[in-house]
Amino acid sequence: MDNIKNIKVTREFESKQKQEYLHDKIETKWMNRWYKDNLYCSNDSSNKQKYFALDMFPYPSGSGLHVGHVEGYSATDIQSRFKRMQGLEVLHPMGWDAFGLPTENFAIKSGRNPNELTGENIATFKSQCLRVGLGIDWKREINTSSPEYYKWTQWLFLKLYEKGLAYKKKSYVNWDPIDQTVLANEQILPDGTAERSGAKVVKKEMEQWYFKITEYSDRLITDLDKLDWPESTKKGQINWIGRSEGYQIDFPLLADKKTYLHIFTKTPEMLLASTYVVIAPEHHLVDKFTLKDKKNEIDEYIKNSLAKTDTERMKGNKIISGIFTGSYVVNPLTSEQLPVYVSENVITDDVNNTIMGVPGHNKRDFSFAKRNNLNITYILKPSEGTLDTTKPYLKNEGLIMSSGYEGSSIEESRIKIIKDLGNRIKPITSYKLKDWLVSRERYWGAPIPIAYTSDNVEIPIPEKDLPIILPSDIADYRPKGKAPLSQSESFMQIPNPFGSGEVTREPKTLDTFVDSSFYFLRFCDPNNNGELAGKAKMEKWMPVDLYIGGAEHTVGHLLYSRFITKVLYDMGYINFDEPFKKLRHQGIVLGEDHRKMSKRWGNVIRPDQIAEKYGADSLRLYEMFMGPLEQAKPWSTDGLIGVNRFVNRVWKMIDKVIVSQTEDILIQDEKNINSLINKVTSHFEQGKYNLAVSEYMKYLNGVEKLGSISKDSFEKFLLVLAPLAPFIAEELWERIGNEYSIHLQNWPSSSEVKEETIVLSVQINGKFRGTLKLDSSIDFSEEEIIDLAKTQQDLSKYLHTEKYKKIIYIPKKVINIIL
RNA sequence: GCCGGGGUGGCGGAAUGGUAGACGCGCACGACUCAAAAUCGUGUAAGGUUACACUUGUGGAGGUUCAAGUCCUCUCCCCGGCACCA
Repeated sequence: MDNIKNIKVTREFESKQKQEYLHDKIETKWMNRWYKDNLYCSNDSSNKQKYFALDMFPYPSGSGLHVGHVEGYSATDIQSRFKRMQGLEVLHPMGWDAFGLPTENFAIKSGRNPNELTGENIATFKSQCLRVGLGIDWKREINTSSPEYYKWTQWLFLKLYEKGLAYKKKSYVNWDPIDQTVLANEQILPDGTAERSGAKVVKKEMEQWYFKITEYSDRLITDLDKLDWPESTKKGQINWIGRSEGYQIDFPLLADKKTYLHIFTKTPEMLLASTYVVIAPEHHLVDKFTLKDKKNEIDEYIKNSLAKTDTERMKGNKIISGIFTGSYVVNPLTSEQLPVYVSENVITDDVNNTIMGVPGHNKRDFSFAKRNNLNITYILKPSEGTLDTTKPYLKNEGLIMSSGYEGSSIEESRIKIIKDLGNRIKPITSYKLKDWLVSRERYWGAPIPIAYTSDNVEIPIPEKDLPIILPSDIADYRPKGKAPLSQSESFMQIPNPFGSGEVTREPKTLDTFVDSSFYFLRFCDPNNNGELAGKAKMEKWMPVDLYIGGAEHTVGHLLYSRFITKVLYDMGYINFDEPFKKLRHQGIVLGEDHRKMSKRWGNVIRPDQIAEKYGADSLRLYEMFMGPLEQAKPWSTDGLIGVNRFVNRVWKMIDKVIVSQTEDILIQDEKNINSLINKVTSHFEQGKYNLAVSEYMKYLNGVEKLGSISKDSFEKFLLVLAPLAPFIAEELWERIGNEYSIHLQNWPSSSEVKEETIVLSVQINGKFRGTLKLDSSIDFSEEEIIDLAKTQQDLSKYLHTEKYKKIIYIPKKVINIIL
């Protein structure tokens, strides 16, 4: 290597003046040019294989793009650029999930118009996306708060309504009695008071719109098999849907023998051990079950329970509270009378839910029974040893002790009990999933396309009258006991589209999850005025090949989008029934102090400021280098500076490009670049961007060791670097005399890198004691390997005996000699 | 409480069951400089040694295996979600 320092070298680019790396100038130049040239716009009529890379589109908040956004968006951007270079037709769009509560809250606080605020925020977000070098097809930009978009949100509602999948029912909502408004869970402080007014929040029963997602429960479970999604996300959805096979058993009220409580159980034999039943405070029969002398006490208890958030009620699970209603139901198997309790720890929206208390064989029921001095019955005893009656018997084995079933096993007794109950028991499948509540008592959302006659008959607004424009003549977005839209006279009263007279509009708006449950379809044909999107275009681009976004959407957006896709499939609008083929989550980027980034901690990193100071290439490389995409990782400015050093060294690589290398160097140079191409290709395919960055670094270290690089290798290096660091790659590509744009070039091919030597690990008694270098072209036998290992100088001191108990030889890996 | 995911140097992290700590940061020393910054070079898990040798080591306790960060059981700790935030 030293010899090359002494020979005169001709540099390829010596004539050009050495120039300083001015990231800001370079990046601004290319950013503008790419945008002007529509470089990243996709062609609907291309014959190439398609690739749809999608980000969870951002909510354009006032605080601008977050480094967390940049992390996920960089990952899809890298993949898009990589696939484009591999010859695919790539769709990588961006849009704005623009309706929502924070903007509305800010509008109330500042007295400004949400529409205006949203426009400003979108402008900021877009310029930030451009600044960090995202290769987006901006001709497809969409905004869920624009009438052109929400026309289709409303259309979707009508389609579900037509199919009977949208319906109204009463449900409990969080109510602020001072502000006279419905509250989101996040607007309630941990102590149960409203964030804004300080009022004690209560539950209020109101009419709400729902989508019948429960009708799709089974398909939403089984179709997960088709998807390349993280196992944890699939599990999350399965648990959320919560399918379980069991039995419904009806318990008649003792007083009238006509009113029934329906209990669900997977273990009907536990009827033998049941000593009480519990209903939720929301249960629709609470009043009927409450006796007069208990009324005050129960009413007070229910009032307190409903003032608590569900999370609070669940947290209280250690101390289980409950009150006796005074009524009894009859156990249909034993004819015993069981007291009916109300407990806030029964969490459910389902007005029918009833729990059968089995204190002898359930931990929670045991403590509930102890607290309320209820009977504790044991019906099972261990097959060996004695029963300990100071605690519940929880094992799932043993013998039944109850009369009529004595000595039988759990399984035997279950079969007999089901038979004995006859038509008083029926097998049912229960689900935890509830229907999707889609109406909101808010202004900043898509109006629901329904009106009512004076007789309160629902009138769906005809499709031709869409979009129903969100009125702008609202003085105060704050609801005063009614949804904000009801303040607009011109909005509320319209002529009956199907007859004479006037009808009154539904003043509620749609949950923003409805907006985002089909936006990926709109990206396929974003300017279509006649349809949500053309069938052929949707079927060309969908399903999404790579979807990246946070794991917090597991049981929300991701489930809703799958549901809506299936509904549209069933109606024949599309020929696919799953929207996202491959899904990956990005982990959150924590602050430098390892805490969640927040104004409160003053640890927020702004990506545009980083791009300004260090360059977007450094920002992107650093965010990818921090660690695996899916993991939560803390920000480190020192780490960023390290990556920035790497970028500066890349800039200087151009000085090392020489016309002719010595044979030795050339061979090594080619070997290195081929190995880099292979590794980066494989890392990109597996989404291991952190490892790709480390390979670039290793390669650069190698170039600096060699002292030179051929023009060919340098070009290839720039090509594999381009997806991660698009600006510097484009600039250097131009400087070495190549044609614009590097991002439209082919991914470099590589020849297989052959290793001349195989390094075998030599272990003695399982401990590593050295290595054995073998010529890879020779096929050694096991005996020869053992001989070679034995004769290694540095191993002689461990091999003091000629006798081995055993030798394990794994070709190309290890030889382990057991003495 | 229920569900899901994690614990590897001073730090971020790497490791198809086969040499733990790649790559980067930080730190130390050296070169350049009047000096500093920047840059470049060398070293860097802990204990041990002038240096080697050697020993220990992936939250903790067991287990499977010739071989465990990796597989199994139990346990402790941290993070995320829990239906009107998006």
